[in-house]
Amino acid sequence: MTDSDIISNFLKSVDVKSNEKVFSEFQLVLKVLRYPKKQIVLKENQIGQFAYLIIEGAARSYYLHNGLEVHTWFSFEGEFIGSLRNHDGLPSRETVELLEDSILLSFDMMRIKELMKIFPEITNFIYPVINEYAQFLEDRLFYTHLKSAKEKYDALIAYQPQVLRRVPLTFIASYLGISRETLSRIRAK
Amino acid sequence: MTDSDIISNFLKSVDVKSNEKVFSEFQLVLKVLRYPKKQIVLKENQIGQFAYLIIEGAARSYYLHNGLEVHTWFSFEGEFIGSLRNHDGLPSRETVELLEDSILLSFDMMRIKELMKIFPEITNFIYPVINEYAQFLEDRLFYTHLKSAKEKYDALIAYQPQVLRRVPLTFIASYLGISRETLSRIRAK
DNA sequence: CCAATCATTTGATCTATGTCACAAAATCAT
DNA sequence: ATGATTTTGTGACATAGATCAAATGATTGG
Repeated sequence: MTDSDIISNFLKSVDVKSNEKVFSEFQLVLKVLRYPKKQIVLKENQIGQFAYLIIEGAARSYYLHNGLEVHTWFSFEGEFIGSLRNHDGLPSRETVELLEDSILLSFDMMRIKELMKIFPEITNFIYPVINEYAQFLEDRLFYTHLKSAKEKYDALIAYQPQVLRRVPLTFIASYLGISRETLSRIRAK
Repeated sequence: MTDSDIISNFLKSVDVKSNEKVFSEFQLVLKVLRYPKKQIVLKENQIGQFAYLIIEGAARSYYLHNGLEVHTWFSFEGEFIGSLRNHDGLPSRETVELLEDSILLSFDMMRIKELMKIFPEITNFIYPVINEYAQFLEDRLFYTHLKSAKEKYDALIAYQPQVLRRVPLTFIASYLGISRETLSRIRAK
């Protein structure tokens, strides 16, 4: 897939009904990035103005706590990396690192906000994206809240089965808040 | 405060810049509700079309798990009750019950969605609300993720100090995923 | 204002899960 | 390929926090 294929696929998917002018302006704030495994997309405490959609690949998000990496989420195709707070000039609480060679679609949020002032109709196709993202967060919050290690593990598998296939056990254990030994034993049934 | 004071305060706070027509149409989908303590606002598995903003009072959200109430959140003045999934016709995962006599502002989301089709400019003042809500969820998700009982307790106190004053210990323990005995001991330092 | 209910505390065990230590297996780089 | 490094699995032991029990303290409704 070429870069422009990726961009036009995305624009099709959000159902842009705006005029040609908006359409072409909007393309300019999108950029396709191809990064190798282990590339760091966002650093903890860093202020960034970009949102990234994973077109292909996977990423892990974590923060350092007493020198240890505590994982907060794993992202795959079709999911956004980076949090909304970044787009309001607040520093990132997490580091995001790619787990595989990946293709990302970056959104220059600064420029999108400026565009929104000029073409208010852009809101109409940003809105569903934010709305869906918020529902996605509600889901995560609900499943994250389950307490026993086994329940959280099962929920993660049910909700994101690819985690098991694509993420090292150590990271999953850190995400679930249990030791890797315990996770290893849970899996051994 | 009269009902119309409450409504106009809200409309002022979201900074409606639309024309008079939209303004008056929008008022019709808002309704002020005054409920006593223990009133159930939303039942688990129920499909509802309303969002509620707490003007005054407090609420707890929980779901039943093995016959026990597992708390997922406590809400106070200025916060929304009910999740976005409800507005898309999905059943609620939680029951929401008032902890105090409360004043709520209800939003008929069905009718708001219809209004959005007729007056697309409404999106411009729904959008910041959803955006803020999503950021609020990101915050919750981040703090909820901390694992040790003590850390979660401290984060809750830092993030929502009123919880300690206005919510029974038993509910807080259920929220933190620890027994009330342990929470009692943590507090005793 | 008092009985009755409900919420919190404290003590004595018990258990799931953490920690440490090392072995086995998988993955990576030259 | 093959040795090196990183990831996963298993055993022995320690411990935070669960559970059970029962006393004390706070709220509520008649």
